[in-house]
Amino acid sequence: MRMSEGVEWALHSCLNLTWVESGEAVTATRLAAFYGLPAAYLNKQLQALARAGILSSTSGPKGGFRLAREPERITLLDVVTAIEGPEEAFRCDEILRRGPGGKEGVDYRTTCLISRAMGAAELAWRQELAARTIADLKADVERGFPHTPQATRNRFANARS
Amino acid sequence: MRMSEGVEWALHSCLNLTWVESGEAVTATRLAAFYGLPAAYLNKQLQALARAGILSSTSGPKGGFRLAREPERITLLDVVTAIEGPEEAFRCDEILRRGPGGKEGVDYRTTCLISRAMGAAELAWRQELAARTIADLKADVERGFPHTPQATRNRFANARS
DNA sequence: GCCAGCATACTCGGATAGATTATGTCCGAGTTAGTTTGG
DNA sequence: CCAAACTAACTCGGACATAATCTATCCGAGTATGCTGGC
Repeated sequence: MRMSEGVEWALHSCLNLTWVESGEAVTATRLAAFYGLPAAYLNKQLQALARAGILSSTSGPKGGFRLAREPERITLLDVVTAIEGPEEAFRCDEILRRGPGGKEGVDYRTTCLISRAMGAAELAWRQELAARTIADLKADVERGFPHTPQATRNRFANARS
Repeated sequence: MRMSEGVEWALHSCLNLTWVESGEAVTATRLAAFYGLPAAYLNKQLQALARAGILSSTSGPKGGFRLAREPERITLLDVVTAIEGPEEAFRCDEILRRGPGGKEGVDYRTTCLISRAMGAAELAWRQELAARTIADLKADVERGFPHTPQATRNRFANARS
């Protein structure tokens, strides 16, 4: 049960995008250069964010990615779901059906108490993620590290590769 | 981020083991036959549970697996950790170190606010899992399906392959 | 009849292949900016 | 001088290899059982 490392990249990239001049797009190459990541693979993750409606993409010169909506309306769960997909980590294969007294028309994902308990735990996880937005993180970072916004803009301006 | 299906098998097997006569060991083959699972692969999962101290194993004739301690002292988190390993789903690779202002001696797993937020969500998940024991599930199942304990014993007695 | 020794069958345990998913890379379709050319 | 069309470079987007992990299988080490033979 390992989460794709693309989640970490996507979250940092979204956060960085909150600090660029409004309306300016940033290319996948520059976002990747920020942390020394493989550009083509980060591009793949950003595509997933664009498909999920979190980012908007523009082709051609002066193209790139930008946030598709306000950071207040982007939760951590949105980003995780965009990268990892919507299916749950614990998938109930309904093995009870093959046990004694297993019926055919029963949905064991809701009947099996093991499935229910695992689902409840996963729901708690999702609720925690849904309660925090990119804007929350942005505010927390700016409180703890006031120079970060300017440093981010500078790096994007200088590393113009 | 998909969890191994061995977790589902392990949880059901632990629950079934609470219903066998006390002191009697059940072989991996019979536990597998219960749901039509591949015996050798289930054996592998049960080995992991034994290494984690959840089950105790006995070789030779009349050998097999049994619970190593009372069901009240086995949490869902214990089982999940035994199968999936102790590492977290979201692993912070500390990519901030390669960004602007990245220091060498800093532990970004505790400094990076993204890592902290993801860790908090995962903690909520773990707390939910740690709060439920195999004994809880056993009691809930017996309340909702009173015939299950006897049906389980019967199946173990009959399917003597 | 009783006990010690032994052969036997059975179980776990780890080492070994195959399948699926995640990771990483590459090139083409589309688009915008800048340039050029004609009026 | 201005405008329109064209060229060219740049970007995303998805198709294509590679690596890691999960899934599945097999055979050997060890052990308790039941039998055999002797006392």
